Amino acid sequence: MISVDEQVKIISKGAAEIIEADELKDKIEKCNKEKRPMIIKLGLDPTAPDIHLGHTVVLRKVRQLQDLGNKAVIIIGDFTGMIGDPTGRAKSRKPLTREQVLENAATYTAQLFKILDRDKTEIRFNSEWLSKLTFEDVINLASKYTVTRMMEREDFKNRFQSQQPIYIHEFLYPLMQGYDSINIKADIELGGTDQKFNVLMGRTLQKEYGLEKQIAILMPILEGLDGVNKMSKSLGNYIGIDEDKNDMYSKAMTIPDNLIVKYYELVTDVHPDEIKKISDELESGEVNPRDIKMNLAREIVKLYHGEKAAMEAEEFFKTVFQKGEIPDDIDKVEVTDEELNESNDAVICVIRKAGFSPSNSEARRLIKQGGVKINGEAVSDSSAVKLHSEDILQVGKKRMAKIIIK
RNA sequence: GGAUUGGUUCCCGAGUGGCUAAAGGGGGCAGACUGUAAAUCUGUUGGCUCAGCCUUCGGUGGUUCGAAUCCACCCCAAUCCA
Repeated sequence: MISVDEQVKIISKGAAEIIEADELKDKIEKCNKEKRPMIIKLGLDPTAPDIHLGHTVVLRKVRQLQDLGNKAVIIIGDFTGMIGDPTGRAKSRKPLTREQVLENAATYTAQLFKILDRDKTEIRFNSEWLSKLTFEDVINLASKYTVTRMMEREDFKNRFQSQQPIYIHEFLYPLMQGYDSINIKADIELGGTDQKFNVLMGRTLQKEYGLEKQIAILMPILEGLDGVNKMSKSLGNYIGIDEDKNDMYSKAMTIPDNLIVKYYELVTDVHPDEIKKISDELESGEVNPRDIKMNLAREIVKLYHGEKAAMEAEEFFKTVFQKGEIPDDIDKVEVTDEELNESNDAVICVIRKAGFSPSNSEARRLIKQGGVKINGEAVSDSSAVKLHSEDILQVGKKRMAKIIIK
């Protein structure tokens, strides 16, 4: 049995903040005495069904807690999702249908178990209890918190100051999330630091309803590939855990140098001592950060595709991007003779067909700027180009495909 | 309900009758340089059958040879008053 102090140490590792750290120890001891696992709550938004590395920061922490014998309760925020969170101005997000929510949840859970321990995980939908609340219940819930305190939240405060709309029901979201904690009797709630307000709401409400307060464990937010914004699907700066090994590897190579250590800490299993060493090496300037990043990329691919795939992805990367060669197994674009003849410009036709440009105008622009290559040759006059089957089309540095004429 | 301000292209934001597909910045994309990093420089950033044409400035209708710009009504937001 791992000692309580040791457990606290493991749980605290990597966390940005624990509220209250002192209570954590008591909680563990209490659960030990009662011979029950702690209930670890994690809420997930059903709108974005693809799990990326950003999510894994928190998910991996859940896994650690599971490995210490605790039980995870994943709450899919389907109730919220169906109402449609209007964050971000007048364009209220279109509400998801029941079917969409269920569909998303299915994809979600399938991916979830790449990280979590299935046997120690329970998946719940919060519509289960939230949809049953009466208006009276809601009023009662709403009376537990004040508008003034609500306005302390960064998000609301900013919107209020910049004269942007805040809807009443947006005030209800934190309350609902807090109510989830009451319902499942959470001992610990996990979340990113951006969830601080919501997670703390759980504590406040639990107390109001005469329950023991949950511990908030807040994990750092992982910046995406751009190095600035939080990793998110909508910003396109993410690495999805279901992604192809080559994409995963090459995407990992584009993270800014200053995030290398953070990525090691938050999304890999590399031992802290090892990370310390890497960090020192980087600082000393003895090693090319690129090589360290390649190691990082390999570690990441390894987690989701295995050791062998990681090596293959590295080979692919070296071939394509370091040597500038074209690999054998690239995507194919199929076009028919007919399609080529019908279009005014065969090159543009193929670019469109490959999905490398959303419009002919943009394709034309790409050609004009020298961003389009056929068999490694930049296209300057697309009308002069004669395409053959097996020709290689490249757009920019990253997009390439083999043309198959049928 | 009343008064006031505002709604512009991916975002912010200029534009108040023709020179406006619409300044400037951000972001994106492409090129150079590189380590597919960062920084920097250059170009580009509505669509099309592309030296031309078509569609955009909250919505609808109107004035005008001509409207993002003027008028009417409507919708949305913010501020103050109730």
